[in-house]
Amino acid sequence: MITIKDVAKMAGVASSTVSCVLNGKDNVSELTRQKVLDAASKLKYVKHGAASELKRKNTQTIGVIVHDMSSPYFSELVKGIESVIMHHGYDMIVCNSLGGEHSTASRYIREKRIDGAIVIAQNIQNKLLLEAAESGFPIVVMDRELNNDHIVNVLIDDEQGGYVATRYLLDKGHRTIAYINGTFSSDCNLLRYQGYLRALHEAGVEERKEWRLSGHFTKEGGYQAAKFLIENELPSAVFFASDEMAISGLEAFREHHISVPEQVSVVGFDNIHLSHYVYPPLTTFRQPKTDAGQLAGHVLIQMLKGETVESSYILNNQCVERHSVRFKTSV
Amino acid sequence: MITIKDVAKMAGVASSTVSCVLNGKDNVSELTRQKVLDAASKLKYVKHGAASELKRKNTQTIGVIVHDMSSPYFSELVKGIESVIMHHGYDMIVCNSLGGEHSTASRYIREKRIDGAIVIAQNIQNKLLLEAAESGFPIVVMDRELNNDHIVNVLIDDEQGGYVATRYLLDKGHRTIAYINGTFSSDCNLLRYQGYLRALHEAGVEERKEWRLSGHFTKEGGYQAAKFLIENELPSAVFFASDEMAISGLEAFREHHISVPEQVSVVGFDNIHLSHYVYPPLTTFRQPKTDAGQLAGHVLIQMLKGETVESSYILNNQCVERHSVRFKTSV
DNA sequence: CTGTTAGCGCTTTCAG
DNA sequence: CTGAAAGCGCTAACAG
Repeated sequence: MITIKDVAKMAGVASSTVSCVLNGKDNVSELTRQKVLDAASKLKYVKHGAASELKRKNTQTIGVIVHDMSSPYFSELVKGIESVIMHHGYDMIVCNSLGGEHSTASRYIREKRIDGAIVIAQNIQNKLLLEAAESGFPIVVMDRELNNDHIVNVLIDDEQGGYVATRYLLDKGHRTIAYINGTFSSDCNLLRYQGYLRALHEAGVEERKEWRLSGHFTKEGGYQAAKFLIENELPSAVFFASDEMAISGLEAFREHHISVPEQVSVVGFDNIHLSHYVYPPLTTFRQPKTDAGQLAGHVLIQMLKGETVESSYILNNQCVERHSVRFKTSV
Repeated sequence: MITIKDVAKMAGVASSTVSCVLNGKDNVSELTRQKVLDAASKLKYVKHGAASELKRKNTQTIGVIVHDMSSPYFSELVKGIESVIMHHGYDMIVCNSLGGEHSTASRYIREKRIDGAIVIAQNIQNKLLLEAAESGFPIVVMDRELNNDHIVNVLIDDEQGGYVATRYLLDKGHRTIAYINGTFSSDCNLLRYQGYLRALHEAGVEERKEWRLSGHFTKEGGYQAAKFLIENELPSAVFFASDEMAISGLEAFREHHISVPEQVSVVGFDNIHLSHYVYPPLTTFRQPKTDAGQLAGHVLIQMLKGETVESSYILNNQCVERHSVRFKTSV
């Protein structure tokens, strides 16, 4: 392995001088600089990352912790993060939190192999985050509410999302609106449900327990929920807590010859790519993921620089109007 | 910061003993072991990654280098890789090659911040890979052919893909078959085209230059290509080099009231999620991505262990038959 | 079974 | 403007 010493020897200078040159310090004469650079390139010198880190105490890289890389949710977010991180001269790596305590993600956080983290991974324990953040390691959390001096939240407001989705349906004249849950235990599902409730109450509409069904955020779940509705009583509209569920709900309706939106209106949530292509094109609610990613990146960089930031940032969802909802004139 | 020395002091032993305990060496008495463990947990000791790496000369992590994290192609591949990497006790991080020379990926490879790499990123130069591999750094390349002692290829055979797709159409009785290119410069496009040619020749069918159109692997490109065919002369079948192009091609046909597969048969390539949902459901060719990812992981691990491996592994594509092709009886 | 010792490769004062 | 020297935190011989 070629080290800084080899370069120094070849250039006829001290290793410290080489270090200065390579790190762009200005206290080196142009002549020496050239000698060093020549030697380095001749020897194909590359610095050893770990050694430099050990000394410097930072890695110039930030970690994005995700729990499922293949989710489309993640990929949009990451695009936003990436653009600002790179722009500020930091590197970015993404780590999987699969395996919890023993995951790559935990290790990278614990062992300070990164300078800061952006986490979107429910299966990472608060405890780990809290402990890591204590020691001046900034973290931006995007999948839960969690605060301390070194942790800030960048969230998309699911309660607001549930509210506007329901409100949208209400404004179109619907009064019997079913809500198809995602996973019960997930925060975002719960919040959307609360938004749903708030909109209902505000409009003076009673919630009907039998119209709160579970769809587990899966295709199968969405299908079953729709089928249940069909076999019992059909509401005038149904709000699926995710597009994926909504799309298979649509399938169930079609199979049972119930036309959307004529007989039942449907809205989804997420605005996944597919929702544009199904029949009828699905009206849904878009989360500003790229924006959220960019914001998260910015905030983390600011924290890294020691600037003060808010402890929480909340973004709103936007309606993407397509053709799965009809205006219901009162009978 | 809590170091190994602090733990040693508290436990009343030497720091080397602490190191042994923490690294699971067996030459420590149970009593000392306990004392050390207690002290470590009391002090919330965590090892400093960089220091350990510096000494040990390896990181126990392998890097997956991709050029676009949001591509669905990548996400399936990565799932395969991940499962075997984790299984063997290595960590996995994914790095973006955006920015070429200055990308996170290049840095991680050059500075040996990872023990080996799996690359699927056309914008990483061969030179970088070749140089890194020289110094006993194993690399599995999945997006090109590139070999040396420490680089092996795991590829999906695009030539075979182009061949079977064309052959499929030929077997269904089609004799006039257009080929819609992806990006001209990309290997996979070229190879698919060569496969197309081979199948044609084998069947004694002449290639017609005007039926080789460029679609750039984009939606827009697919649409334009289809439109061009419509406005000039319609072949009996068209082979789009990607599903994305094929799907917008389908759109173009629909808009011009040309029914698929009655008037023209269509096949795509990739088997993306969407292709199942469009109308008519698209017949396409599936690349065994998860398998390829797993294989790549295995091979890399073997190389890391110093075992000998083949220099190249090639996987085949499989037909996913749906409804966009009809059997053409000769007139 | 335990402790001493000698670095890994790099950066950074601090004198020359 | 340049170089010598002192470690960063950890590991791996090697003695005791």
